[in-house]
Amino acid sequence: MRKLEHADKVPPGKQEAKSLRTRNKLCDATISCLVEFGYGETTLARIVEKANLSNGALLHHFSSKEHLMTATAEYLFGRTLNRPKRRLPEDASDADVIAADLRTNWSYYINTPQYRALLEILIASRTDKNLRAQIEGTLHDYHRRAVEHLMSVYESATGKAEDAELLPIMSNIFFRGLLIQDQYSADPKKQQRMVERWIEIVATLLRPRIAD
Amino acid sequence: MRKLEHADKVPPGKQEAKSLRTRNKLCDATISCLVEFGYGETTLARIVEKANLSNGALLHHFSSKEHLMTATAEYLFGRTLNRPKRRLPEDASDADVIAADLRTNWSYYINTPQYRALLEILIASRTDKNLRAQIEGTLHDYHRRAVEHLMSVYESATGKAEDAELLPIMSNIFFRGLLIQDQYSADPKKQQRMVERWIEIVATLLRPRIAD
DNA sequence: ATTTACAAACCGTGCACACTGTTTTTATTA
DNA sequence: TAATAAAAACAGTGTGCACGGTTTGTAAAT
Repeated sequence: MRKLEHADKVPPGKQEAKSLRTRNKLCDATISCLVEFGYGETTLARIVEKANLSNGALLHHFSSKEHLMTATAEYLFGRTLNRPKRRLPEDASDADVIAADLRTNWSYYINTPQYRALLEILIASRTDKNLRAQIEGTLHDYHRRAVEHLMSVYESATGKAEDAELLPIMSNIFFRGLLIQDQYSADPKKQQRMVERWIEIVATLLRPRIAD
Repeated sequence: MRKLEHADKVPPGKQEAKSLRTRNKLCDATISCLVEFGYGETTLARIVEKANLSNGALLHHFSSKEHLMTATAEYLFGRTLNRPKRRLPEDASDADVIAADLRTNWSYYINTPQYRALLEILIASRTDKNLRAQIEGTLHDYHRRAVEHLMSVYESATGKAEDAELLPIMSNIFFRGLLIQDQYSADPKKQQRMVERWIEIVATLLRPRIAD
C-alpha cells in the first residue's frame, strides 16, 4: 500500500468531510442497487462493490443494513423535497400553472430512479420488522412535511375546500401507482396519455395559493 | 409412518383432485406468507410450514420458487377476474352504477390481502430476473384481458372517447397507489375520503356500456 | 407394476455481521 | 514546530446461519 496514492481525491476538507463523502457514496450505491436489484437482492456485498469500498467501511458508517436503508431514505428525502420551480410565461392561466407543476412532479420527482429506490425501501418496510422499526419515524415525518408543503401551495378552484387537502396527495398516489403499472404494460405512450388526462382533470379543480 | 392417518381429509376424489387440493394449499400458504412477510422473506420453509406440508411436497408440485410464484399469481388472477356484480335499485343513475362499481373494485378487489400478495409478486418481478422470465407472459396476458374487460364495460359519458379506455385503468392505478400509501400514513378516514373523491370525479365521466 | 404424492434428511451457496489489523487524521504536548 | 498520543476511517478475512434446491426413501393410487 503506497502513501497518499489518492491525494488528488482528498482536498483540504477535514475528516468529517471525507466521512460525509463516503456516506454519500454508500447511499448512492445503495440507490443504484435498489433500482437494479430490488430490496431483497440488494446485499451489502453488492453495495460496497458498487461504491468501491470495503465491507469494513460500510459497517463503520452504518451499523446495520437497516440503518443504511434509513439513511438512504433520508438522503433521498433531502434531495427531492426542495426541487426546482419551473417558470412560466406571464400570461399563463392558473390551470396552466397547476398543470406544469404536476407534470414536473411526475417527470422530475416520481418517474425517476431515486423514487423507485424509495419505493423499494417503502414496500420492504411493510413486512421487514427490523427495517420498519428503524425507518418508521423518518417516513411519517417526511410524509407529514410533504403534505403540509402541498397544502400550502394549492387551494381549491371550485370552492370544494377539501380538494386542496386531497387532490395534491391523490396526484402523487396516482403517479406512484403508475410507476408500478408500467412493469407489465410497457406502453409509454399510454402512460403519457394517462398522465395528461389526470392533469387535465386536476388542473381545473386546483389553483395556486397566493402567498400572504 | 402410519397408514391413512389423514383419511378424514381424503374423500373419494381421484389422485388428481388430491393433487389440486395440495397445490391450492400451497398457493394459499404462499399468499399468506407474501402478505405477512413480503416477497423477500417468503421462504419455501415458511410456506411448507404454513401449509402443513413437507419440502418435498412443494418441490414435487412446483419445480422452483419462481414456478410457485407464477402459479400463485395465476391462482389469484383466476379468483379476482370474475368478481361478483353488485345489484342496484332500478332508479339508479348511470353515475350511481359507476360509483358502486368502482367502490366494489376498491373494497373487494384491490384493498384485499390477495391483491397485496399479487403486488408483492409484481414488484419483485421487476428486478428478479428468474421470476420475471417465468411470469412475464402471465402478467401481460392478464393485463391485456383485464383492459379488454374494462373497456367492454364502460363508455365515455362526455363524448371524450378515450376516457373509456383510460379512466377505468387509471382508477385501478390510483387504487393501487393508495394501497402502498397507507403504509406510512395510516389514516383510514382520509384514505376513504380519497377513494370517494376519486369516485366522484370519475363517475361523472363514465357510464355503463350497453350490451349489444 | 408403475406412476404419483409426499416425507425428511442433506448440501452448497451466499448472506449479514464480527473481528482484527492498518492507515490517515486530529488533539495534545514540548 | 516537531513529536506523539489518540481516535477515526478504512481494508480484509472469518463465521454462523438460513436459504433454495437435491437426493433418497416410502406409501398410496392406478
